[in-house]
Amino acid sequence: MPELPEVQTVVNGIKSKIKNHKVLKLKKYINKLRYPIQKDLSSKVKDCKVITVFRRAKYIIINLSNNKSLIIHLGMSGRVIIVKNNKKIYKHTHICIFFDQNLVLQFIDPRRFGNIFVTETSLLKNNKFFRDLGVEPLSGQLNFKYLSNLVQSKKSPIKNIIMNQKYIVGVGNIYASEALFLSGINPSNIGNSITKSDCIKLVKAIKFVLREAIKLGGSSINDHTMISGKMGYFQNKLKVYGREGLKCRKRTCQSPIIRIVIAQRSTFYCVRCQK
DNA sequence: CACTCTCCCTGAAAGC
DNA sequence: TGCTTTCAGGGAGAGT
Repeated sequence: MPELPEVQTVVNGIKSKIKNHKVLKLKKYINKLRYPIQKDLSSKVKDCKVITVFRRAKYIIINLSNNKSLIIHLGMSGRVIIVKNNKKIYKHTHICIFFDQNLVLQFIDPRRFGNIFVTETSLLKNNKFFRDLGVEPLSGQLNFKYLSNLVQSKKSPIKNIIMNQKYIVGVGNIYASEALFLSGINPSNIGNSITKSDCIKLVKAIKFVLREAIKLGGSSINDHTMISGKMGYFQNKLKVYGREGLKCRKRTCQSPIIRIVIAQRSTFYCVRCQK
């Protein structure tokens, strides 16, 4: 579930709390999330210090002092919280990482679509989960030239293209619908039919919607709560996602928002504003 | 190669 | 009220 803004919010939240702290031990309460969990996960992180915490695509990367990186993907329902003294272990807490000063990182994931593993930091870019990742949408790598060149040869709907992590990372089902609304593009439009001016608008819209969501601490829905345990506020700003039947928020429009399914995913848009 | 479909899992919400 | 069905934000791997 969590898309780029939610993952970035988690990173921002845990970074200052665990940076320079030492891992005392790691405990797992389950052997498999989306994939089997490495048997020696604990020994790979034990006694190491956290050097940096950052995000790549929808992955949280924790670089350690032994030249290894701990990678966490939240899947659909994953959460990470940092607690003091570990008084409460939640029903779906699958991993606890114990740091010095009684700090504990809990990885909570009801649906168990998450992923956690350790790899040599130097091997990360060649790792199978990382080697095919596309450009970071908030970097200069996502620009008009990149997008227009990308869509030119594509025969799939524009929504699929911008959600495909091979091309652009971090954009998931919510922000894809939102960015397409902001740029006035129908999500079903085929890549090679997207005009130059649409590309300019779409690049701007993707960056805008992701930045706004990060500012508001990610848009959490249902069970996804922020690092502090507080929900994000961007969900109140959603223009189309989850608003089937409600009026388009563009003042001059007011048409009902439509829900369709593209590639087995709910897609929301305004028939009048998005051509 | 490009693209679509299925499936992993639990729980919330809707339907009856 | 309670039981059953539907649906959920990701994405790898199989299938076309």
